[in-house]
Amino acid sequence: MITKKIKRRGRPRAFDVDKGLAIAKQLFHQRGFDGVGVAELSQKMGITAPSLYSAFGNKCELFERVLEKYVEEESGWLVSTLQEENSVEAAIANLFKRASKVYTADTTQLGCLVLDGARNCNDSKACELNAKFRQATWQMLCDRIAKEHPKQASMLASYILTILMGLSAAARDGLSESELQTIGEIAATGLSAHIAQMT
Amino acid sequence: MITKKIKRRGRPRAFDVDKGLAIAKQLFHQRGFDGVGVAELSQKMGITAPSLYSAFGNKCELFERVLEKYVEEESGWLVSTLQEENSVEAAIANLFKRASKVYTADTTQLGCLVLDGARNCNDSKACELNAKFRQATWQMLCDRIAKEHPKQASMLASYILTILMGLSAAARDGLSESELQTIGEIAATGLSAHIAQMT
DNA sequence: CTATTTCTATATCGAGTACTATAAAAATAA
DNA sequence: TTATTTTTATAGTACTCGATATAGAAATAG
Repeated sequence: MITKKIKRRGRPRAFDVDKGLAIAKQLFHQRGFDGVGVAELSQKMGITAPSLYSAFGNKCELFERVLEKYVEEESGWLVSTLQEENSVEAAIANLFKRASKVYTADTTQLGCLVLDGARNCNDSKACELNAKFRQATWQMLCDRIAKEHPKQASMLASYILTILMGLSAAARDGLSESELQTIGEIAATGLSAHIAQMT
Repeated sequence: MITKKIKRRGRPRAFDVDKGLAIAKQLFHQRGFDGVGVAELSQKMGITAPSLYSAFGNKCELFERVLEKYVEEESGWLVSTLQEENSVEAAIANLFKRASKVYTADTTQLGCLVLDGARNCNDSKACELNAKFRQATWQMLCDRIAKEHPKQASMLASYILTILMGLSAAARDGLSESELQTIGEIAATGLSAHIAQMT
């Protein structure tokens, strides 16, 4: 990790940007973009509003930084699952199983920030940002599937993303990990049967 | 239909309550509970805010009336699909197919109001209302499935509702009817395979 | 040291939120 | 008509929203 050591003139910032981002991530994950205000954000981050704007620009750019941090820190299970040397069928079954665990791990931050962080959001920029991150996830799925089933990769990636959105919504509605797991198993069975029938 | 013809004293209401509800339904379906304000609601309904409050109580009660109207008018396909004399497998395959059509029929009102009308909503009463209607849908699914598979009815109903939430979210993200249909087919295949394997 | 830069806190901006007090207007009953 | 009742429209309540102008405090560079 390369840390910037270029001494800037003037008074240095007194708060830890990354810790602030962690708190913002927590809040946005809990209640979505519109659900958290700048007042609460700055208060929980231990800074004042002007400091927040000086450090992050505006609420939307802060959300973007949070999404980047979220993907960096919390999408490892997704990436590694797709990298495992399994068939697509096995990989996706694992994917749903791990999603079930991740989406219910913290009862204060249920589901997925990328999938549900800007649902019904009034800010169009935040919506587009979130959609961009969803699209990146779809692309990852697509690339992995294309190695085995290039013609159906697009469709199957959409299927998987749709299931993940369902699991995320269900988690936010209060379903347990084991319930999500069973749902994921059934959905994975469907994928396997569909692939088998197409080959 | 029984129309109240009891002449009340005083000036009669000048606007059509049901037409107003139809407009409110449209708006809530488009952008969710938080996404629409009382100002826009009353303006689009062609009345002033005091008239709205006099007729409906408050925004939350208006939302409840809208949800009731939505279920009355737009859940016929769901009820009738479950009443058809098919196996559960066939009924659910039809269910997903019809949901794909309904969720994408109007590009200005994508997905399902009951499933997504209060996602990430700040108003706890609106959230609970919406959850109550989701629960009623789950119960309908459960009752139908229990006729054939009583032990797994609860789990399978949760599976179906999760798939429907995924489809609704995907529709709101811009997927086409045919894409949703394919996703629904795969999900229905999973259900069939799961039921076959359990018996 | 001085000069410069940047952060900090206070206090607020204008716009938007759900909601309502007031009173005029309109339609009824008697 | 007159009295009563209810709906209207105007205007405004108190509050929250994202974002900032101002000025003082703090840390650097030279």
